[in-house]
Amino acid sequence: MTPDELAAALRAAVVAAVDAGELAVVVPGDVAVERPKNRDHGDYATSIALQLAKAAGRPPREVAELLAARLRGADGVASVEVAGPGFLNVRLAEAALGRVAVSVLAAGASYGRNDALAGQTVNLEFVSANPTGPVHVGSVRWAAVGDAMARLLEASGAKVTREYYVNDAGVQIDRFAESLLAAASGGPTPEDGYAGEYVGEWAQRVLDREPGLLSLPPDDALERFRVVGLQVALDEIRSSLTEFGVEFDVWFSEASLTESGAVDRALARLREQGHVFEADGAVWLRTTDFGDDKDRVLVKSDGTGTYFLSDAAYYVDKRARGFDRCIYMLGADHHGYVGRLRALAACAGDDPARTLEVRIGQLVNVLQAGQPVKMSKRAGTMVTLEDLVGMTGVDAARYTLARSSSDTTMDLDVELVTRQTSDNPVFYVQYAATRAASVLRNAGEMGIAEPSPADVDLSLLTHPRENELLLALGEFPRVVAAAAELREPHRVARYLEESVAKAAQRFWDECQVLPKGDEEIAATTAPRLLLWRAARTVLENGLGLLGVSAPERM
RNA sequence: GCCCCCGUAGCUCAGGGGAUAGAGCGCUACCCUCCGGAGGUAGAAGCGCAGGUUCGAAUCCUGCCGGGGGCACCA
Repeated sequence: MTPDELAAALRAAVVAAVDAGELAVVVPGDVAVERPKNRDHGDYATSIALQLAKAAGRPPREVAELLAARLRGADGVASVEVAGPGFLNVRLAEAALGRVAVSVLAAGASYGRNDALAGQTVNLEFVSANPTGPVHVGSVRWAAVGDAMARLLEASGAKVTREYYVNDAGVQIDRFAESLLAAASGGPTPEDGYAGEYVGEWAQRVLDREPGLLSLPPDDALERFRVVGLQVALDEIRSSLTEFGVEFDVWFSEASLTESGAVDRALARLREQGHVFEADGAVWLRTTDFGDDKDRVLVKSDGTGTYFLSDAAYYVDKRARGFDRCIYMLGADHHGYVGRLRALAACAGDDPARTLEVRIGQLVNVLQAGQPVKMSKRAGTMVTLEDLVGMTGVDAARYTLARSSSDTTMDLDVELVTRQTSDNPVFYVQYAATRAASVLRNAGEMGIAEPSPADVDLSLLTHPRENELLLALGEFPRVVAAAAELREPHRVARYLEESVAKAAQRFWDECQVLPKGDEEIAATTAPRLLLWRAARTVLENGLGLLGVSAPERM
């Protein structure tokens, strides 16, 4: 019996009690069971009676008693007790619990998926670091979290486009081009230019691609450095992200917004909706109509567009490309944008609550052995994505970044993540996955075929450690659904660590599966192998959602 | 001044109104000649402060204190 099946049985009990006139309440839409923290409180518990008591006008324990009486009859339920102020504590029949493993195996790689977002087309924009240098570690958090988010949304049935907004217009690109040119011709770094070591290397790559550049007139050379430098930067960024396991579907050029007419279309759209006005020689958007704290300039009095105009054109373009929902993952330093983006969507005639979602994530402090590392792209003192991956490997980096809530400013100690020991939770989880693999592999080598669920007596799985593991595996679909709905990938990681891997290690410790020496094959061998396969499946699927591998061996 | 995020164990962090607030590291004491010990068991140790809402608050609301980040016709 899975948690969802139990919740359905509980709901049926409430409905039956209402129909029988025992409870005068409206049946709530959400009738949930949860895993109690304390094992003495059964396999599952619910506070539904406490929630209904007030509306029913009856003492909670009384409500609990009458629901318990009805739930006791449900298939797969061994016992229901009323406890404390009115909790229902449910114990499942042993064979019923074993069916969790069957449902895991039946679903296989798709175990944990749901269809809450089926039919939704989502544009997920993340990273979008300026193409003026390598991806640095501050952006890596979004690469890890954003990609995990995309996988989670996909696991809930959404069609997700991963998009990178390339800021290839504006003065920072001019400075970048000037810096490359200066480095290539051996001159000093310009004022406000970029001075990292990479500038020299990238300048050389530009020359490798177009050897005659330095003999061009300065303005022409600068233009080539801008164009080719941008290509070099994007190639670099793309390849380091690819190495990190993050592939973007769309690299969207800011500059293209003007060329494609998207800017004009957006302006027209906003005028149509009646929120554009002119003042002080500039063109404004009246975002204060929708809660922004001040109106925003779209076109400056000198006739050039603002960055906000690009944002507007970009948003309108995304919607025109057919996305139901546009999710922006931004750093805390951009939180000031949220109000105006929302207002912008409203000005364009959308309901921002439906079409726009801005996730603000807090910054990462990078530490080296407890000491903060200051990062500045211009000064060239930074830890890049490639540096980090070089030190930790992709799995450890992605897992570490994805296991914390992005609401929290995170301290990432490079030295700690680098350690390949149990200090590092990713190894704990991966180790559980390799153990599962090794048991299954060893069984094969011993000539013990992997059993099929139909041939296995799951009621033999009665050991407390087996039950614990089964209960943990049963939670996976709900964890995935919650993580997707709340946009909190870290829930998956915590669940893998604290529920699955832990239960699997404990199961390992007490429940021998394969015969040793000249022992006979035990009756428990087949059901336990099945359980290991189920555990392996959940660990693979869960790590997969985080973009982390589940190795066969370590 | 205004806005956003955070404050939970010595450290890094979980904790969607529910029962005795959890994990890893570190610390203390144990277990293993066994399918891979990168394990397991036990222990010490904590919700910034003050109010409020609620049958019930780490969780929701208000104020204060502390830390971080923002408030351009910059990009």
